[in-house]
Amino acid sequence: MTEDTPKNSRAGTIHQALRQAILEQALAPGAKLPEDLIASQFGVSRTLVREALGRLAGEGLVELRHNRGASVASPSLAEARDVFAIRRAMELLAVDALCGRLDAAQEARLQAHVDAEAAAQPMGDATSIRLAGEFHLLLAELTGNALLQRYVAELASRCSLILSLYGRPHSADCAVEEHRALIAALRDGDASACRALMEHHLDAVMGRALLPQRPGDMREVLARYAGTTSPSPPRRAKARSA
Amino acid sequence: MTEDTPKNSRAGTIHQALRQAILEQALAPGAKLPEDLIASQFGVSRTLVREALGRLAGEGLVELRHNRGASVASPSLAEARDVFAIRRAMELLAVDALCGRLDAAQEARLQAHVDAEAAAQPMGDATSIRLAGEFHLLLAELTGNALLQRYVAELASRCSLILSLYGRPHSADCAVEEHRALIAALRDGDASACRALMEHHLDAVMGRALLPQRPGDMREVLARYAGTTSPSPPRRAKARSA
DNA sequence: AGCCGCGATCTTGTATGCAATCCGCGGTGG
DNA sequence: CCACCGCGGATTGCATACAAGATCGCGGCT
Repeated sequence: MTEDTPKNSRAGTIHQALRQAILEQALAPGAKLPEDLIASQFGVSRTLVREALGRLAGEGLVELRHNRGASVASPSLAEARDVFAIRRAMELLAVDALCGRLDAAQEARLQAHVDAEAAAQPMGDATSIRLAGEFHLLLAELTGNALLQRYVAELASRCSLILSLYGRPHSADCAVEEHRALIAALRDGDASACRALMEHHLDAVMGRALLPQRPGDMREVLARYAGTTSPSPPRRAKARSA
Repeated sequence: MTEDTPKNSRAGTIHQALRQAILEQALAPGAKLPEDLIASQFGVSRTLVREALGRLAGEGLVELRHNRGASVASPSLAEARDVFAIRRAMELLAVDALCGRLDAAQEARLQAHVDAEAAAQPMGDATSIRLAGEFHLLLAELTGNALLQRYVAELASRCSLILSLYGRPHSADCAVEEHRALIAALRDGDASACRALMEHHLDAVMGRALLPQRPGDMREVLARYAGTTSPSPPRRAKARSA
């Protein structure tokens, strides 16, 4: 039907498991992902793990360094900006496609979803965040554009990862109310309202992430100091200045 | 630097070689891609071929059917529409990012490229088509958004494949003049002109592809007849009409 | 005492082998 | 004559085996 993940159950299983682990921060950005260990954990050979890691690398969730193995990606701020910019364009494409074209069944699915979000709100845990993200996936799905769905999924995943790196702890992510408002605008066919709502919504998320220079961004910081510093590249930078 | 193809030379080599072969229609859509044969041709083992095919599948250039091997993708018209819609959004994002922000060096690179296109025009062969496509890649690159660059590359590839399936033979692809006009608009910072030019440009390509119902689209046709036909699914469609 | 170079160990990259699955063909029965 | 069935060849899926490269710690040198 679609064209991505579930190729054959085995590699797909590992792929999805690792993906979820990364998105839930069970595997922190930068964490090493040794093939052997994963393979034994899943009871398969390295071959399948390798395939799964390759796909995750294709989605930008893991980094593959030659002869040095895989690790959970830790996107730079520049990459974050890139991802957000594209995500915005894709999600606007989705709302444009949907605006004024929601049939009853589609609207019902959206409503049901935000209801679920609202219900999960008090639990406050990862479920809430996941549902908020899946709302956007649902929008993409409703366009009927399978490729758009794939891209939005990929971009949303990367956004999740980015927020886990740079986001404020308080990321209650997407406000349920904003989702409801968007559904209303889609139903009413108010194109400019749709776009404005979606942009505002995404900007809120993005702003939460990109403003702060959290401790731990190191790579960005060091990059700006590099090239002018010590003659021999400092290998043992413990770099924990206040 | 970027984040895609050239991981390690070997698998990347095969990947690019197959990609080019597909885009040049040396390998026609639907063509079977046996691992063994490719492996022996490149002098490597099936492992690497498999990796390359996997990546190509991720880009939508080949289809992987479980236990049935890989073949060059032959996108349906619905997929074609999806791809075009997304490509348009991405390329508009690119021109928006570039409009009025071209520095001299960037403009020079663009000019040099279209000059090369013009020079290759009389040769009329695959080079011309390739250069026309690469103009769009160059635009994406100039935005400095690596992810956008990757996506545009992927989408342009798929467009190429689609045109090879559904396009009219005469596809002299992108007119050099349209490229020149776009550069001018970018330099002048005329945002709406930029968008209009790009949209017109892409619509021209898209229109060339999607209007005709060429013989050979079969899948689309059969899809509409399926579900009401024979009780046992007809297995022996040899389907090689002139 | 600190630094550099070197070997041991672990990890990854690639090839190969084996079992499972699918496709095509010939045989058989209606 | 046509449709169904079963078998052989070919091809994929996966695991394992082997080799190259990287990481880390230790001993020698300054």
